[in-house]
Order: sequence, then structure tokens, then C-alpha cells
Amino acid sequence: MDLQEKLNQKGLRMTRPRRVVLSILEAASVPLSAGTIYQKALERKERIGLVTVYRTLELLDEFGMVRRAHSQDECHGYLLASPGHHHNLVCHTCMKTVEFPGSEDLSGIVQRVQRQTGYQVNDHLLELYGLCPSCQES
Amino acid sequence: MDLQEKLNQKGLRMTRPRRVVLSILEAASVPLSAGTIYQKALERKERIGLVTVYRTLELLDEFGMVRRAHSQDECHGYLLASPGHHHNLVCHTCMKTVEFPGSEDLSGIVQRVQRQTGYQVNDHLLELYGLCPSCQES
DNA sequence: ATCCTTATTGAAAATATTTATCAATAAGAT
DNA sequence: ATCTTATTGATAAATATTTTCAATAAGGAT
Repeated sequence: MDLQEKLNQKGLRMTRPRRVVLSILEAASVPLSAGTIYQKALERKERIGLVTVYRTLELLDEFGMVRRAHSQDECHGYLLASPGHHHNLVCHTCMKTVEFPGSEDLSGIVQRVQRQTGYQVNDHLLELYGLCPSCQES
Repeated sequence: MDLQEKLNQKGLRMTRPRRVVLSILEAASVPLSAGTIYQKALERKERIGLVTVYRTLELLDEFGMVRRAHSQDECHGYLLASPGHHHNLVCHTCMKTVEFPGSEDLSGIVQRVQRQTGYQVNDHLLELYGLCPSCQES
């Protein structure tokens, strides 16, 4: 289900700024902060306000169409989310980020932790860090 | 190795503010932001500046004595890190946080992802969310 | 205990980030 | 084309973080 449909479903409207933010995120392979998205929009000669970027990101987040990337230092980056449960794999050097699927793999850990702590686990955040292929060469 | 030793090793000094921040973190079971730590210090009638809290957290982070907790919304919380590799388990409701050990459990996932992406994985961030025992009752 | 060197601090100011307000605009149904 | 109202952007306000710098104090030397 794409943005247009989700908006209709809630009686909300498709607007140019929303299209722009989404488009910028689609073109990115690195998590972008609100400010950065705003800059890129201006470069495209779009008339848009920073405030709207924040609001749009909030909206996309509610729709689950975007994920926050929590690097150790910068935790303000947003990344377009593919449907389904994914995690991010971030390159330490160039920050290039790819997603990888799979939450089943965690069920072992989750069960052990539930047993040990008494907590009832219902969500998780997993992010891997490393070197992407091209950064491995240099 | 405790703070005193790590400081000596780098020719740095143990000071009252540093002791205070550490002590506040030791007493916490919930991730604390710089501002919150500052407040708690004032409550203790300590003469300390917010700036110093930021600096101390940065220092403790370099020493690996503290970890950032990246909840979906708030990613500015710091939590004392036990030695070794740990992850956080955060209660959605009361934010009470406990650590749990174990990075071996991830090796399966890591290997699969490395194979699939060509990335060389060397670090990770794992956080679980759920309900702590006492919040399950209510 | 006293002196010295210099890491450290706190206050204030400068930046950066995020949220709230509100009149003007424009989406989309009629 | 018109009407209703969700949405926008500018401004301002609120938060959060970093920089600057003179004053302070840790801790080794004496």
C-alpha cells in the first residue's frame, strides 16, 4: 500500500511537500535528518518549510513507511522502510545503509531473555555496523 | 577498571562533578538524559553545570562506561554499562531498563547478512522492548 | 603543608534542533 | 467552479547541544 492509499484511508491529502519528502528519501542510501531533507528539497527548487518536513516525517513514521536510524552519535536519521520487518546495516565509513530482513532469527534470544528477566518482549531494534564492500577496498 | 584508573591512564583528573554524574547513573534503572542528570545533581545540592554533564557523558562514553539507549522517540538517554557486551531491555510503559548479555547469539544472523550483503560486520546495536513484570500486572 | 602547572569547571553566549501558533493556501469532493 | 477543511510556511517559542574563556581546583613536585 503506497502513501496515496494510506492517506485516503485516513481522509488525509496527498500534497506536493509530502511527495517531495518521500521522493528524497527514496533517492537516499544514507539516513537523512529533517534538516538535510529540507536542504535537498531547496536544492530541487521546491518551496517547502522545515516544519513541514518534520510533520511529514512524523506522518510517514506513523504509517511505518520510514524508520529511524540510530547510529551511536547521530540518532536523527530517517530511512525509507521496505514493507515487512527489516533492520539496518550501516557502513561505519561512508554511512551507506542497506536493510536486511528477518526477525525470526531473534526469537531464540528473545525467549531466553524473557525467561531470565520476566519481561514480556514485543518489539526490538537491531542495527549492524561494519564496512560496505567498496569501503573495504580502500 | 574503574573511572579513576582510566583517568590516570590518560593523565586526566578525578573531580567531584565526574564522581556525581557517575553516582547518579549508578543509582538509575532508567536511561537518563543530560538534562535529567543535571536536575538530579542539583537536587543533591551539588554545584555543577549542565555543560559539565555533557562533557562527562562524552568522556564516559569514550571510556565505554556508559551506553546510549535508543528508544524510538527518545534517543538521548544514557545508561551505565556493565563490563562486557550487553544490550538493553526497555519497558515500554515505565521505561525501566535492564541489561542482558550475549553477543554470541547474533553470530548466526551476522554471518548470514555478511554473506548476503558483502558487508563486513564488526559491531551491532540490539535493544528489546516490552513490558516489565510489574507493568504486566496493571 | 604549600606551590605550580594545567586539566577542568561553570556562566554566558552561540548554534542547532524541535515544537507550537495561526493566517493563507490548496486538495479533493460536490 | 465552488466549498470545506486538511495542510502549509513564516514566525516565534521552546529545547537541546556546543563553544568560549576567565576562574577554579587536582594532584604531582617541593
